[in-house]
Amino acid sequence: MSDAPTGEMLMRQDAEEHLRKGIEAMFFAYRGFTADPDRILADMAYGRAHHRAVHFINRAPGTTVNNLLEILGVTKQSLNRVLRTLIEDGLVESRVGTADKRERHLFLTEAGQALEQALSNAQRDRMRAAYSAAGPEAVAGFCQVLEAMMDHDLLRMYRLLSETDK
Amino acid sequence: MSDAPTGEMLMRQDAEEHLRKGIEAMFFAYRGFTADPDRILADMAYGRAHHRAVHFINRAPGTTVNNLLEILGVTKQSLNRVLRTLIEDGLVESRVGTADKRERHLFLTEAGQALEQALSNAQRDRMRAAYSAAGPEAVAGFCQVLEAMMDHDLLRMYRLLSETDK
DNA sequence: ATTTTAAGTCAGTGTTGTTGACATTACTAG
DNA sequence: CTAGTAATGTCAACAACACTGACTTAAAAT
Repeated sequence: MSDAPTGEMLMRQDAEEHLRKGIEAMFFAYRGFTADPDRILADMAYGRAHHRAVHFINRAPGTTVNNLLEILGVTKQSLNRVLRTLIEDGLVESRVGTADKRERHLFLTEAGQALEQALSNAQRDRMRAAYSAAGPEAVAGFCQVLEAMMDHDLLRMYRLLSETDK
Repeated sequence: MSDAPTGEMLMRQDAEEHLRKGIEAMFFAYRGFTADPDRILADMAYGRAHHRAVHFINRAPGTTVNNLLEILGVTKQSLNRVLRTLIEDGLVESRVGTADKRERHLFLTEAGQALEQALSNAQRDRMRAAYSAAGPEAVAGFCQVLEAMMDHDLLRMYRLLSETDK
């Protein structure tokens, strides 16, 4: 019934194995990626959603709610719950737009910046260690593959974010 | 007050920017990574947790509950809820251990294998596209950095999984 | 003047995680 | 053999974070 595997079949098998390894690597690595900030957030009344909001407000100060909604890819009800607590706790400031008064522009307060720093320092420390362990060529490949994995519109947003800071 | 930036300072700034890009790339790419299986699961009464369970049972057939708990990194109560529905729905079979009768060995039924195939095909298609877009050297770097990001014990598990299938 | 847009809110629901407590069964060590 | 420990499963309660759907307010656009 089954013939001996051809060279091409073996190559394909190898490629499938690489895919599977990559999938599992993503799973385990993402756990590490979020572990350190999660530990900091666990003590407070905040979670990963707060981290993401604070990160992108810091990244693009003055961004509007709609903008943030697109970046985060959640519903406005979901974001609003997070945003409300951050504003109540004095970590985020919401200013009425000048050009368009319907819009709210979001900024981190000093306390908000302090939290953002604490969270991203923890995350960056791990990232820095991984980068220096793997070396610069590996890092380039890492980013290339990640970009290729993104949905089209998310890739657009990712690139837009990088462009804005010259 | 502030002196002109030295060459070293500029290099550091550049490195920090790379870190930030990598962090955001992980965020956006992980969304793409889970998007396709999530779409399939949305129609059923299942979620991402079911996908993970099914994936690793397929990966290591006959694995025990404790084993799976370690791999997934959740509480037994959390896993049990997922596992119970999968067993009730006839996707997973739980066999009493022969050597140690306290243990339950987990297997996918034919229906379970069908679901696993559907989910991992969707995920692998995206991965395959990303791999061929980025090229083999990029893929090697991708995996290197991901491994360097993992927690020590997760890296051990990741490597153990790859070894078992020769 | 009507429609659309940006933002916020209320209520309900579902998945996935957590603690803590407890029961059953079976292996292990004394 | 008995006591302790280990593997599994379960009940209850709770929290974070996502969703849908419906609705309001204010301001901009047509």
